[in-house]
Amino acid sequence: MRSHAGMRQDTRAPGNAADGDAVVERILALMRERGGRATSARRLLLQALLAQPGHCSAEELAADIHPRAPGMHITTIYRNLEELERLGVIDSTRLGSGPVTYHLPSTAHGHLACEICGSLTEVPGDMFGDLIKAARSKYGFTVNPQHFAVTGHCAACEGSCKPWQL
Amino acid sequence: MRSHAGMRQDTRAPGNAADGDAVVERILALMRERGGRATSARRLLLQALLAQPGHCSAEELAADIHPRAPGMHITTIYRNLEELERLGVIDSTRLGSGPVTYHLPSTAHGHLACEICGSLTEVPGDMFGDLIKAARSKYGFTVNPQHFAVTGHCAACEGSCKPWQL
DNA sequence: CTCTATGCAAATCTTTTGCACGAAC
DNA sequence: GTTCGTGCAAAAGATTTGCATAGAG
Repeated sequence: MRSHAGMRQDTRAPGNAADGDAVVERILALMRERGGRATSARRLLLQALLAQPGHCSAEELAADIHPRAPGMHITTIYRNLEELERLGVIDSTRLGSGPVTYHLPSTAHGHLACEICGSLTEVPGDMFGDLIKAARSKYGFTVNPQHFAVTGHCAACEGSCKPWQL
Repeated sequence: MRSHAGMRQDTRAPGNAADGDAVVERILALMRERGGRATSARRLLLQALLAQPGHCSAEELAADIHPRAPGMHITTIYRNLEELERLGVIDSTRLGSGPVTYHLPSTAHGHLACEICGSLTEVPGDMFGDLIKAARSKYGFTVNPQHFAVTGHCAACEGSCKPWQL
């Protein structure tokens, strides 16, 4: 029961290399404006992030980068992921019991996370419209429309329900 | 940035000791039906869980139990929390970067989790009604109405927004 | 008496931190 | 040249596992 159990159903467009490089440079430029520096480690990490179809952990990114840059250490990845999240370039999510996963906020979406099999289904953000409005008007809370998850049972696992209620 | 930063705004009724004991015995009876055994460790853990106003980590439960049972080890707590979750008696949530927190599913509710300060606001489950309907009809997904979280910025942290969008 | 649950120690996994060196500006 | 980023080692926190034994049924 250790591994990242679920199949991943992600829907982000892959995007071609040329586009990706432009985006990488744009993000690096942003970091430079903030007093940061455009290092090759950051370039590599951003490329890996853009190449990834969906959610990925720090470890998965490291594995992806390793062939191209064996010297790049996981510590550097963690530090840069943290920085990128602070800048709003990526979002992070804790799904189930595995490690934190990171992803580009691409299009607004939510996640339906199955408690039984661990599968993750992305759904369009507009499903959450009413919720977002209610949260703001009643609680002054601004929902991040690019990233949220609700848990339950996916269609396949329906039937193996929780047997008891307090 | 290590600690469980946020204030906790929980709304569960405390419940008196007599009620609590009855519930404890009911849960133990359920475990016995399943081939499990009613041990004093489990009794202690359930009492601590019921006494808790809201979410709490394994470590917090251990601290709560310790005065009454110094010998009870954190391992036992983890193992029983796992078992109780499997039975549907409790739910677990990963909030922010802290440890997993557990809670009784009491009344249906969702969480508004602030990405900035880590605070957690409980909101009534009926705010999620439309979402639940849409998830079922469009994706065959049954949302667990007793436990979900969306992230964003609470009223207090609004203004320190993410400055950039891809 | 049998089988489950516990205590204990140790391992594991994920993430963070301190420090010296190398690289970007 | 100054400041920021990286590699490395090591720490830290949270959780899990193996095994012998105590305890419930």
